[in-house]
Amino acid sequence: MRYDHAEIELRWQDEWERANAFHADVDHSKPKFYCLEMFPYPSGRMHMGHVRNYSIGDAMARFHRLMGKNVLYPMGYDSFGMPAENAAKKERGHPATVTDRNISSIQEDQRRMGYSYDWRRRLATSDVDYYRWNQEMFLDLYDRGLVERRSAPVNWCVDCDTVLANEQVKNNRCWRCGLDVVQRDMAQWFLKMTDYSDELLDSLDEIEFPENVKAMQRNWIGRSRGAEIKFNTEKSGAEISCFTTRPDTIFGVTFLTLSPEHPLCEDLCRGTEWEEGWRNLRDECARLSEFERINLLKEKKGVFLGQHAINPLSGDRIPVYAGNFVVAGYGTGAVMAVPGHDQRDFDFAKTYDLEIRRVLVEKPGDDPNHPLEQAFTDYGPMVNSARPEFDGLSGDDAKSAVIDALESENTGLGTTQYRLRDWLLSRQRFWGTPIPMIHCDSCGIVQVPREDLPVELPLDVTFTEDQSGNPLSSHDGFTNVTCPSCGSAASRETDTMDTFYDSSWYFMRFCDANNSESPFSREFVDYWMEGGVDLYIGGIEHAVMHLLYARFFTKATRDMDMNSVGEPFGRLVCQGMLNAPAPYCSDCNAEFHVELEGKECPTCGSILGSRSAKMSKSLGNTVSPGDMVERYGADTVRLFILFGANPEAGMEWSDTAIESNHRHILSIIDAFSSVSTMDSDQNQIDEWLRARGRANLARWIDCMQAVSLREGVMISHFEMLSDWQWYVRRGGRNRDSAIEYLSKWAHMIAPATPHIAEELWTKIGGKQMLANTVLTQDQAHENDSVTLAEEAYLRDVIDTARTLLPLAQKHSEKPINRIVIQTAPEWSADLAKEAIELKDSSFDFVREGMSFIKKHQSFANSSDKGAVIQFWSSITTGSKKRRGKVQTWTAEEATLIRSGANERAILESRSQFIAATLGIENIEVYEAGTGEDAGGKAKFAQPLEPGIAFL
RNA sequence: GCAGGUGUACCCGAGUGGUCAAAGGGGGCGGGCUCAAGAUCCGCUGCAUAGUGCUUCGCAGGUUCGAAUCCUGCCGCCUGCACCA
Repeated sequence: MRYDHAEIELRWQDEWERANAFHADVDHSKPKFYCLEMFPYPSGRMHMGHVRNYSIGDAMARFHRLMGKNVLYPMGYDSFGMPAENAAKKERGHPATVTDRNISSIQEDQRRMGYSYDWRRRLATSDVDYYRWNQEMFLDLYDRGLVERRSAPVNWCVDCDTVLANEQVKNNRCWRCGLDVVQRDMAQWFLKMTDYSDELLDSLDEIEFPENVKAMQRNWIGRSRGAEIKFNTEKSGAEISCFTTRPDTIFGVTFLTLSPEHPLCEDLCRGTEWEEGWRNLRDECARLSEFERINLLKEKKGVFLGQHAINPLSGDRIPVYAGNFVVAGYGTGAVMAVPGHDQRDFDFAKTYDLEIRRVLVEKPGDDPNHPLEQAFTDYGPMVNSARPEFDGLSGDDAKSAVIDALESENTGLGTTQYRLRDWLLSRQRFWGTPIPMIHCDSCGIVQVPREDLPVELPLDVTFTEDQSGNPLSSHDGFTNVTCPSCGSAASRETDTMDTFYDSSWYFMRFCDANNSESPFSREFVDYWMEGGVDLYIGGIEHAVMHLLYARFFTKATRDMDMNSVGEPFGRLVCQGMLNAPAPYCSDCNAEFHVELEGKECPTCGSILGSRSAKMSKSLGNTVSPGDMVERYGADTVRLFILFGANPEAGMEWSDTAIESNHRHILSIIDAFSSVSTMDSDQNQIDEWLRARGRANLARWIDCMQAVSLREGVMISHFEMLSDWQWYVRRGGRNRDSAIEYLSKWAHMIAPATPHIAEELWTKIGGKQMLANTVLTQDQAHENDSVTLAEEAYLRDVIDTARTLLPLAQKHSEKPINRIVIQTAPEWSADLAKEAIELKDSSFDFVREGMSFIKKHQSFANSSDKGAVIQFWSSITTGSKKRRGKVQTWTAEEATLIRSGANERAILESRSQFIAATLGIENIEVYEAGTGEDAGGKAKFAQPLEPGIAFL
């Protein structure tokens, strides 16, 4: 068959579309499967990373349809955001135009790949039909007290002209543009995600996320349990509250350190000789961003604030410092310093010559006065406590004893701190959901009344490159409103929402995408989302941001009675990186653009080698999906992607591999085509082919269920082919057997390569399109295992013979033209069978084996009793190095022995094939001892391992 | 520094304490078919060897009758977090 992939693929895409093959609706009579990919930002054309993502998802969606599930598989676009705004500036247009254009182009690419989306549910977050619900739910959240407007130091990106959430700052750089982030104080909108800190953390244990994602989220939430301890200053009596995770070191506190911005600093040192030092330190810190403070600060600096505080449990008088390493925003902004048991405090104490006190030892009985060379930071028994009743306590006992004491004396309490902050939601950008709020001089902040929703983005805005700031704020038609509460002139909020808000609930909208009354109906969401999205596939880069926001949003809407889900994603799969070779200089350890391939390193001048690196625009080592689809067809590209690596593993692009995958599809086509030359002749291999088809199908289903797509594809596209080739090689030519096998096979290749599957299915007479069939898995037949085992035995014998043949040739003067196969004598086959049966009944061969065999009839009847004993022990107990064969026979081999198979008959009936395969003219098969001992090989004859002689 | 992951043959990659010299693919080599090329098919791809032997799964130890697999300690790589109190 000529393989015109473009023609075939486009034709089947039309057929599917015409048949509405992928429409899915709520149907309680079927189990549901919700398969979802992280929806893309429509930046233009689809790239290979997308192809990988969607090829995985589509294969799983199609597989579960074959399994009879009701599959929801939608696609949409995360279409708000900066790039469209920047592009609009360049072309002096409107982001809406840019966005629509990009969506059409990426959607066209997706359709060309044959992905089986229910396109009726398509959504784009920048459509007012979508973002109006952002606004509705924002007001719901507001009513519930989950929205707050407050002034706070925020991360500002000058280039993007907007604030960023903490999660969006990586190494003090903007996650989008890479520019350094600066700190600003601004009034901003927050979602109180911290209300859910504990649940977000604790329920991680219940969901099937990859470990690294869970670790990142745990890390990000950063719960630490400890105590807040109140120290009062000696002179003014001011209270300094310190958070610590180590209350067990309370008696080792030798100074306190405040962050230089701490409001108490000024109170403490005002008008003293210490004031200037503090001011200098504070100003110096103010010039640094928080990131630099934390990460780039090598030198720990501190200044004495001129006052002392009192340790509430010991009464000790300790100096109070301001230190540049204390972060204002974490804990209370004040640290109790325990130089004996904290390395940072230890270093600080050394620099400023402060007391270092040991209050823990490593193990009971250690010398409490042994000096500390460095901080001892592990847990250990308390010593030198100002209140001796604490001595000897360690770890959690020590902590809770201290906390109890603090609480009963009202000088502190056990608390929990989180690293997680509230979600800073507002952005000073145009292309996002307007926050539905109004600022009124007399009434303050007022909600936009629900009947006035949606607040739409104006279309009459022209973007130009010299613009800065948010065009909304200079758009009078947008900003000028009357206050809904008092009716006087007021101004509309011009901040828009972070686009992560859009993606925090789109998976629920997909369940009910065309609802015009509400964001989604509870009934639909509860049906599709029960147990979460069944399979969610996307990149690891959203491990913290999107996946945390979405989890929060799902819990918040659950608590607003909008659903009963709680956790949005049941199983998360993070696809691995897609790599391709890039020029590389090993001396400089640097990668370069593919333009420099084979040239000299621009830095050091040595010749560049090559190394695999993440596909990226900057290295130019990308591959265009469009080109590949044009050359090989979508099916080949999909096969390459799925067979190249399991979903979570990294994968290498390889030109030769995709080429070979394409040839492989041609071979599959050939295999299906050969059915036309078949007839009604039956042959012993036919039953094998049927059995093999059943067994492969069962294994394939297991792999696919487990999202082991690589293994699945290996069975469906590779093993099925080589088994087919074995069938043909063995003389198989029966049309009915072939059709039975090929029918299964067509189904099995459909998830990965759906177009060619439909085509081949039709060619062998399939009626209903595969996209709409449910695959019934027939039970293995009773004889299957024996049928398969006999053939496996044949292959074993041939394999052994094949390795022996060249060795025999070396020993032979004349050309080899005869093979003699001597199967094991009957008595040994019988004993093997008995041994297996005994093993099944947990017989103890070591203790009872010998007496068993000596009483056995074979032993009594044998002329060579030594041989019987030797054989018996070799198959039952084995030797030191080799276990008894009864332990090592495969299930298949054991089945064959148990069935009492006649090896001689098995081989004899296939002897012509054996001879032909080995290229030998004459073949003889007989049981050892019933003919001449050709070549003296009878002694090698064991059950399933005949003696083979080449003559 | 902390956390998660990972290390298997020329390369990529499977691998549940014994059936493991280790699936599968790529690449390489040889052969059949062909006037020839391509496609396709068959085989080989640690060493030794007329079969059961030897050495190998990051390194070093250990548990076991038996370890790629389990334990301990190192080393390398990837990812995330980080003066977080």
